[in-house]
Amino acid sequence: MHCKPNNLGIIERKEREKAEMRRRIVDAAVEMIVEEGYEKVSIRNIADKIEYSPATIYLYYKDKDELLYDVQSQAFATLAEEFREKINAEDPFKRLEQLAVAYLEFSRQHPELYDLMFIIKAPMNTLVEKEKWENGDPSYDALHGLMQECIEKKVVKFKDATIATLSVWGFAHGLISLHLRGRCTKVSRVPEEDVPRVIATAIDEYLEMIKA
Amino acid sequence: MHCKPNNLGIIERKEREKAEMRRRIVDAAVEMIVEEGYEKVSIRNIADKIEYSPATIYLYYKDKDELLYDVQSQAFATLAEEFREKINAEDPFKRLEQLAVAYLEFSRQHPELYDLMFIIKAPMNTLVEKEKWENGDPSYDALHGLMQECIEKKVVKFKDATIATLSVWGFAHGLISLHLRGRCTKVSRVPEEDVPRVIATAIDEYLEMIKA
DNA sequence: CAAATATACTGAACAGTGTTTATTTTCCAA
DNA sequence: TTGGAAAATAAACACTGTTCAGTATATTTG
Repeated sequence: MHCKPNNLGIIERKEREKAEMRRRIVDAAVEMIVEEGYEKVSIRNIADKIEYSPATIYLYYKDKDELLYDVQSQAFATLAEEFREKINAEDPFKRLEQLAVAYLEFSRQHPELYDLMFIIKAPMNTLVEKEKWENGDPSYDALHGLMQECIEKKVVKFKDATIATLSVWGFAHGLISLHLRGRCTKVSRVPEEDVPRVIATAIDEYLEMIKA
Repeated sequence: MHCKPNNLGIIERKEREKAEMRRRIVDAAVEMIVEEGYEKVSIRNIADKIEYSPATIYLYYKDKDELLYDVQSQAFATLAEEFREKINAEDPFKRLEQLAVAYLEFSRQHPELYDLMFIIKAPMNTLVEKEKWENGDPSYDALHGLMQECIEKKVVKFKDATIATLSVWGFAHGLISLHLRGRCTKVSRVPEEDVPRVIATAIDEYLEMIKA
């Protein structure tokens, strides 16, 4: 039979401890993904790192995908921080340029996190039992709001904010992910070491092109 | 000691049989990837399908990545075929539009192959001991040549063919891969069923935008 | 405080993966 | 027919995610 503890302080502490444990697990996973790469992140390795048995992790996450969803959430938090720091112009178009630079820089500084956020399938499997992608939504909404403002002030050529948002995001993501997954490498006429600069230039040119 | 067979017909047959075996392996893998998805493709499953032991596959491929590289090659062959069928206009810009439509359609009809060609890491690991990505190069070159022609005839705004190529490819790939990896789904203001149409529209608008 | 119970944790196993090695089977040449 | 090379494999290794029976630790109740 279910027996609730009388003392409410204890049940609160239990919840706090549960949250702390989840945090320990996610922190360990983030650290591993950043320092050793996504492929090294296994349930057993995480368990070793936090000094628990692998089975224990399944008391806090129903599967690895759900754990990775929380890691992704953490990654989006650091991206949001970057955005807050680096997007501060008055002019909406200038803010769009700042956003593009910050996004590109983030992908360079945290390629493995970028992968988890925008490429790897696993964390999105948990979305089937959610109605929204809470992790990505704030960033998407930020860009959407910015594009809407750009459209209203007629500083871009777009008419529809959704198409504008997906276009800008897609353009940057396309180049970044092709590079990240090695598709720009060893292709004719693109010297390996030039790729990053070409990507930056392409994004610059694109932003010039959509300018009204 | 090494003993070459005197009869040259036999050594030829051996090579033919070796090639046939590699073809059987790749065909089985392609079939599995198309019918059951990339995740179902394992050495053991392939071995079962062609009725050989798993270890036998390692007599023809040094590892799974090398095998997947050949599967990728097969996928690029079918894409090239699509291109040959659907790109036939005189006007280079019209050809560019035809290419974009064919590329987008391919990604819809063969999402798992698209994944292997442009997103999945594995097959690219074999590139470390190659000097060129022979699989992707012809398609890349086709687009590069087309962009160069468009620039020469001044039907696009681009100045540099490499940046033009990466921009067009990146734009399409960005939208397609975000969609394929579930990043457009369950994001604010983008109704699930509208995504494909929005992507097509965005590509159309982009092509209009780069038109000189 | 002691007994009963609920919670937290883990060892061991299951089913799967890519890959290697020693062994056996098949094939060809002398 | 026999010696030896070539081809195929069974079995193992080291991993993976995940589950479950059993143990240890708290907490509540008599």
